[in-house]
Amino acid sequence: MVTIDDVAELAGLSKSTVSRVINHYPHVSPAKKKKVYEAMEELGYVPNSSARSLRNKRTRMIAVIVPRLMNPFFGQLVESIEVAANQHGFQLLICQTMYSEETELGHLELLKTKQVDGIILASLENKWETITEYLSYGPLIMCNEFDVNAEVPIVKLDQIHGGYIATKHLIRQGHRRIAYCCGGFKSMVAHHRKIGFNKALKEHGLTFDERYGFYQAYTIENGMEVFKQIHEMKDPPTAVFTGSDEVAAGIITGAKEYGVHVPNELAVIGFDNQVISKITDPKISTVEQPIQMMAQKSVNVIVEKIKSQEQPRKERYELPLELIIRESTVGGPLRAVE
Amino acid sequence: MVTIDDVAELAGLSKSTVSRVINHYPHVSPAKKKKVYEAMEELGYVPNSSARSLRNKRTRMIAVIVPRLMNPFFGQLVESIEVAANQHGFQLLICQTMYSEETELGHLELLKTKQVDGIILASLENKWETITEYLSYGPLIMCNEFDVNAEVPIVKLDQIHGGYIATKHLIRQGHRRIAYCCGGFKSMVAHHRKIGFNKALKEHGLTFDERYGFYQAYTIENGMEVFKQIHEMKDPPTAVFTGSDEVAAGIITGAKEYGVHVPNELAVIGFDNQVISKITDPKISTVEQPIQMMAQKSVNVIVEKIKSQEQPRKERYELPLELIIRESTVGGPLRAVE
DNA sequence: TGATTTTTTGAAAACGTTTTCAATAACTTG
DNA sequence: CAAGTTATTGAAAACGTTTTCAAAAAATCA
Repeated sequence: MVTIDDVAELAGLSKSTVSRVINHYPHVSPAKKKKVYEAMEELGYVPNSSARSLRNKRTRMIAVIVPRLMNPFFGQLVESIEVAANQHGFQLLICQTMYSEETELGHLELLKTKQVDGIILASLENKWETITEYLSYGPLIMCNEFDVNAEVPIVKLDQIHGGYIATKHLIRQGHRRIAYCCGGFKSMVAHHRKIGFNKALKEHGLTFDERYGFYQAYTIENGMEVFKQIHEMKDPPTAVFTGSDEVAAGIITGAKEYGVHVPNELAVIGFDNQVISKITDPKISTVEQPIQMMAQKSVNVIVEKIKSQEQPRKERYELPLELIIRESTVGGPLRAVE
Repeated sequence: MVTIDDVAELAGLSKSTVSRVINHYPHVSPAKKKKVYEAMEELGYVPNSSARSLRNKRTRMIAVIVPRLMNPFFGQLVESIEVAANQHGFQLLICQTMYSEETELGHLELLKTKQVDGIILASLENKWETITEYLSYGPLIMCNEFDVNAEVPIVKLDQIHGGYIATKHLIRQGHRRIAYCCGGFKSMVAHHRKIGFNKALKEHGLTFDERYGFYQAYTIENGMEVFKQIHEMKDPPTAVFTGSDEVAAGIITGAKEYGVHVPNELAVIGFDNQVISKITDPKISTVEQPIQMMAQKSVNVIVEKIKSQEQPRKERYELPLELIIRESTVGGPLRAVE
């Protein structure tokens, strides 16, 4: 391995001078600077990053912790985070929890070992109190997922509003019996959507029938299963709010199999505006999430915390969601009377 | 920051001894071992990974270079690679080329700076000769994408066979005018599929009509566009081979819009067996790629190269592809006569 | 028992950088 | 021209580990 000493020797200078050239310090004479560059070129010298990290106490790496990449929402999120991080001169370490508490904690150790300069936490398998213990070891922010009381910056989407506008849209289409179908209990994201859902119901004097609640739906297959359960009810809902386009697609696929017309007999609304929502027949009405914006903001915030060296405090950044109306909800059992 | 010296002092021992305990060396008396553990516990000591990397000349990190994560194929690939890498005690750095040559080269610098112990290259924007220059800086293997002459280990799928079985299936269904629709010129993956495609045609005495060739199709939208072009032909193909389920889905969506029946008027076969292929109506016949297996093998190979320290040489690992027949190809214009 | 081997320990060097400190050289300024 | 700045450079220390080397202690052997 060629080191700075080799460069110094070839250039006939001290390694201090070489280092100054590498780091673009002032006060190096043009002649020597040229010599250093020539020597580096000739030897093909590249500074060793472990040595730099040790000395500088920064690794120029950040980690992002997500449940898993196959979920297209997180795929997109991580894609955008990587690009943004690179623009700031940071490398991105990817950590998946696979929905395991222990794995999540394992990844947080990266902060203790100083392997990364900061962490973007986009999952929350553990209780927030458990995460708290890691905060003193380096900057951590949350992205998308969150705990309301967490004393760190949080970049999130307005999920309450998302649940609200989607449900409101269903109600406007004339629906009164609306099912709620999402994935996960622990997630505050799901919880906030439910709050928005309830808010819309309440505004229109509707009450939620708990038989219409499905809280374990993640995949297309789950969606198909949910449809079957709905289909067997004697007074089934006329519309269903889902927590993801995949689940919505599953419900639509199930409906098709059983000859139930969407949206006329059952309206379905998705969440995420994934490609899949444009492919099904009918196309899925959904709620668009500004994933890229959230990614960029998250990177901006974590990078600022890293540079400023200050202990991150409670900050909130909330981005808007947008209703996208396609075919799976327009035209319902009753034409809308507001 | 609490260092090994702090632990040594509190334990009343030298840092050599502490280091030995940390690294589970033999020849440390149980009494002192206990003292060290107590001191570490009390101080909350965690070894600094930059220092370890510098001293040990290994970072326990590998990088994976892919075009982009939003492509669900790469999302799945990286997901599986991360899990496998973790099992081997490695962290995963994610690098996207976004189809840029320069960005790809930038990522390869990680090997020079010793920021990672090895690289899994699953993209190939540059010419192989360009990549060659990086090989002396550390182990690199290719995964999925490849160059036939590359003197490194390659873990790939049998794309020739994939193109062959898919096309053979279409021919068996009675098709004679078959379009070819894929993404990218540079990719050897696409090239090999075309070889398999041609082989199947040739076996049945068919020749390929270049008007039926589309080489820029990546997305659903591209697929829809391709359908339009096919639709306007005066003697259109009766079947189309596509390089991805997304493109196939786009073609099916386009066909539906124009009232063309799939598969009766146009058979479509996809590639990848992504979720999307189970959602469209009709469901898409496709070729299943053993992504997880490829990921695990890649990690095994790169880890072995890292551990053995030996210069990687030309090795080939080829995994099989499997035809999955669904609805988008069964029943064609002519019932099959072999 | 004395000689030999093995176990246990610590001091110091090493990994490859950056930074501090001090010294010298080269300018300014009056 | 002398005094005071400023620019340029190198030696050495520092970052936090692991490893080498040697010494001391303990165990084994004949």
